[in-house]
Amino acid sequence: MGWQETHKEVSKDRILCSAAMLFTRHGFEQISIDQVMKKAELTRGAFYSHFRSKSDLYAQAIKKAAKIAFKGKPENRSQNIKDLASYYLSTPHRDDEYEQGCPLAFLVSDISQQDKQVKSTYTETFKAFVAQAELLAQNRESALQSAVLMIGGLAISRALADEDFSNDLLMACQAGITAISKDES
Amino acid sequence: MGWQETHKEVSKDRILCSAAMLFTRHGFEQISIDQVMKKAELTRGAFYSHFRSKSDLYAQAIKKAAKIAFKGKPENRSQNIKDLASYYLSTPHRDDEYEQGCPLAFLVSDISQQDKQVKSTYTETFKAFVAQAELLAQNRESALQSAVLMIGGLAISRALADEDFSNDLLMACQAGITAISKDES
DNA sequence: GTCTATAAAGGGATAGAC
DNA sequence: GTCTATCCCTTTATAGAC
Repeated sequence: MGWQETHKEVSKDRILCSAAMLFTRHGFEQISIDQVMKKAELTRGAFYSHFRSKSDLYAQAIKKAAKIAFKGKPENRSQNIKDLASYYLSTPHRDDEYEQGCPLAFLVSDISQQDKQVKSTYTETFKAFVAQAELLAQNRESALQSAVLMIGGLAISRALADEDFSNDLLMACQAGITAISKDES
Repeated sequence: MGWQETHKEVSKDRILCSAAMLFTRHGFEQISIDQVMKKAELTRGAFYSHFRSKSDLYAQAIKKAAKIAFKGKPENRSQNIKDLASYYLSTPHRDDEYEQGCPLAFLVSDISQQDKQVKSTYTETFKAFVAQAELLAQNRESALQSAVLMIGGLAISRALADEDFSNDLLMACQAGITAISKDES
């Protein structure tokens, strides 16, 4: 087992990678199954051999997107939360120039409109994010606050039409995380 | 002028109020023009006498939603940012039990997928929110941080399937805002 | 498992009567 | 300005051949 993936597993993974990228970038409703399958170089009909519904795909795609986004670059394996924040709250991340943006920020208000399976996946992913922050922060509370400043700050920055203002917001969130981490002396 | 609105203005306002509520609650793609018009007690055909497109309606509805949400209750006209935060980061607001939820939080990642007109309206609204926070906070930077903790915190709390955890998050954000406000002494 | 073809439903936008 | 009716397109999901 595991020495080689079956054909089916390869196909499913291709669909998931395609969906992770497209959903994160454009949202659930904007992306059709057809688009996902085209990017995965398959046709519509093959979809339902792998997933029960589009919503089922969404839940699994979020998990996949998070896995790819968090694996990240070496820079992301930060020793301190300040480095993590400057990687996360950056203009390339906001402008979707990373290979895979963070679904926690890109999809946050999309998720609240979805079914419980999707929300549960998001919740799991968010908890993992907070746990990672907790290793670098003083305590659980400042880890939660830092997570909100990162995810919320990035999400809002992506909705703003004023680039200078958006940049200011990203910097203020970074400063906030630094301040929170120093609070407890 | 202004002693009485024309019939057209009344109809348009009814459509806007309907759209503000439905879009904020369910998002742009989930709501059809038909649903908006039904709630406004009109029919589909009348829609295009008031708006050029669904997207045009969205931009105007966001502004309307913000106006209604910020008018708010007396409690919302807070003397300090701590009171504002406890009103904003509350379980009734998260659970959409206010008359009108705040579109800045409910729609944040929806907006980043929309056209420039919609983003500009969101930007304007967010700037007004920050300006309000700035009156109560120490300075511009802590106003930005507090705004992110409120809007981001509420948005994330709405995406979580674990209610206890969601409650913890709301409380942590309130504590963060209090801490930031006390920082500068 | 993957393909083509199609069913079945919904939604944005327009036309024309009143 | 508001109504009914309709065009036209997209989308999810299924059926059946290979």
